[in-house]
Amino acid sequence: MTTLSPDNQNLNNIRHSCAHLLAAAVLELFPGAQNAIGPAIENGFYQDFDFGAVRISEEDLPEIEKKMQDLLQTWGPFATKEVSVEQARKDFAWNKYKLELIEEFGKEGKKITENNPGNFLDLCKGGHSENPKEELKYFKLLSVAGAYWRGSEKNKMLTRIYGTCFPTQSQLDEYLKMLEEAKKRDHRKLGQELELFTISEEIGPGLILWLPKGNIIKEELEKWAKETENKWDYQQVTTPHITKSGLFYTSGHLPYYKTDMYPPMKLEEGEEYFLKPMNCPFHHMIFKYKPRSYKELPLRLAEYGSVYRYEASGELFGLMRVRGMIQNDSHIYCSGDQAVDEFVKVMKLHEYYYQALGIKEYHLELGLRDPKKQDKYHGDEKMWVLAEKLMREAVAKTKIKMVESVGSAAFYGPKIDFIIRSSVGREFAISTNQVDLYMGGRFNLKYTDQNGKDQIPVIIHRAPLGSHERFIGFLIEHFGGAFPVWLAPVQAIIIPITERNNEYAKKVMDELVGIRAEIDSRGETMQAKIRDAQLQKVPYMLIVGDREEKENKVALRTREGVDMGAINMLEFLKIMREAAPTG
RNA sequence: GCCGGUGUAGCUUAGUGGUAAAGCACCACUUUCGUAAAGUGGGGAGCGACGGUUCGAUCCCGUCCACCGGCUCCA
Repeated sequence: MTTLSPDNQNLNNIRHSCAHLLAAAVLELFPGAQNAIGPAIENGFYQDFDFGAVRISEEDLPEIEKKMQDLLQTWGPFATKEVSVEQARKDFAWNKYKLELIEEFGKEGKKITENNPGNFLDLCKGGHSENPKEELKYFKLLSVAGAYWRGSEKNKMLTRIYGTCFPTQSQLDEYLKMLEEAKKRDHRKLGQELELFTISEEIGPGLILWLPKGNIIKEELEKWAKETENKWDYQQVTTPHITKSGLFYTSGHLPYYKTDMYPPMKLEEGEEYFLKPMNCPFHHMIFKYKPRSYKELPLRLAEYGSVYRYEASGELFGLMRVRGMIQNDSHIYCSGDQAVDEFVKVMKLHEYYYQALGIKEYHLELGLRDPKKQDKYHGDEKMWVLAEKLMREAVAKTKIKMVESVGSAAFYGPKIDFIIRSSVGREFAISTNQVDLYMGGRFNLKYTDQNGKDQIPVIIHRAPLGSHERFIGFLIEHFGGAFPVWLAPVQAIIIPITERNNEYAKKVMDELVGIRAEIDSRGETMQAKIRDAQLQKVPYMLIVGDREEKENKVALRTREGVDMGAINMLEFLKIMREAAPTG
């Protein structure tokens, strides 16, 4: 947990109190309902309810909001008092969720506290507004969703109402405006408007079709990544999309992790083939195909590898959560002594990429084992402790912020995810990295050391650009569709002012060698063509009319709407040359 | 997978128990224009799919599919 500043604490108190207000309003409007929990969250609060047989939808929110405003007028400070288990049982006899909590707290010997700011008694640990009548005024209910009681799918699904609350009207308005802005930058919306990708119902959910313009982004990104990896001493390999099932028994993914894999194809008798959900074992086979010497290490094998994962249908989300993806994957085989340095290099590579793309807000998340679910993990204790130590040591050598997350480890070792935040505030895990002390042994990988002895290599897994799908989805939102020139599907569009100028436009086009340019020779007005180019977020518009034709120039306009005046082609080509990712 | 919502031309949306409307896009013609939408005309959907109710369903009911908001999961 991050520590809260006093300001945050105050905001959380207000929001938490607002959740109580919501519960009070709902219970009055829907007498049979029972409220469960209602905490403050990053951007607001929620409150879970069991509505019994009643169904509510977002259409009910305005009425609930109104009731909240009415009740608020009668509310005073939250008077919190400690009560006995017996008293609490009596007070909440009508609410089975509160009763469950009371029993649990009783057993754990926790203090049980109740509070009542007006006409609504609730079970709550505290942390509230001192002056609800003033402080809770500026709230808004946002959405209705389902949520399992206590987060477990084995339990009943409750109805969750999300809302937010701010100390002032202007802050609330600003937040709501930000949500609107976020909608405009949504990669699914921009992906359609800019013709970047589509998903076909006939082909299947979660399977991306890259359209010509989106494919340019994908190819440019891949080209950059491969050039960079080659500079950093990686070697590119290519491996198949399918494999015999044995490979995944060796890795330990089967039979326990079968649910996320597409069902196998039964080919020859007794032989099952799987679509690969990850590239690792394929690279291991390349490591293994001949005896390896310590002199070859670190051996860095890289591939933009296609993998398929049968994600739950309700989880699919545009480009961010898909069933088929192309990963910027690599496995580094090294000695134990090299592991920390190599992992530091991997961190540096991430920093290089993110800096080049202007991604400033990111942090690491260290995924650790959940001690309550020991059966989920393979490998011995020593291995886990060492892997964690090596990764922590490497991260300490960089200055990247790290948070810890219990229960997020892979089954074969702890992992470190890069979490990046888009300009509209959404967070994504974009890259998973590991120091893997487990798979080398599983796959019987070895190299000969200086003393002629066999050693098991340490394997570092890394994917700084994640998958094309998720990374480009993120970039669409990060840039709001206005890609930097080197990634822009169309870099320049030539706009002849009248049909008279079409011939000259072609001449200009011929000079744009190596530049992704188009001519808009439609019989539209210049204004209309400019508008369309703006909406497509084309970085440069080259407007050519009689004047430019006479002077052998182009009038340059940027997508920011700035008229740069007439320049000659050499000047424009110079601008374009400076637009490389590292420039 | 689970809870709730949605599904009408390429896109955005209107609409009705009696075989569907508009804007943008597209096509044609006119216009030849100086930095974010010229004008006129035209073609295009049988209303996600399948069943049921009904004299008749895009509209009502059921099942399925897809999508959206979440939850759970996430190698």
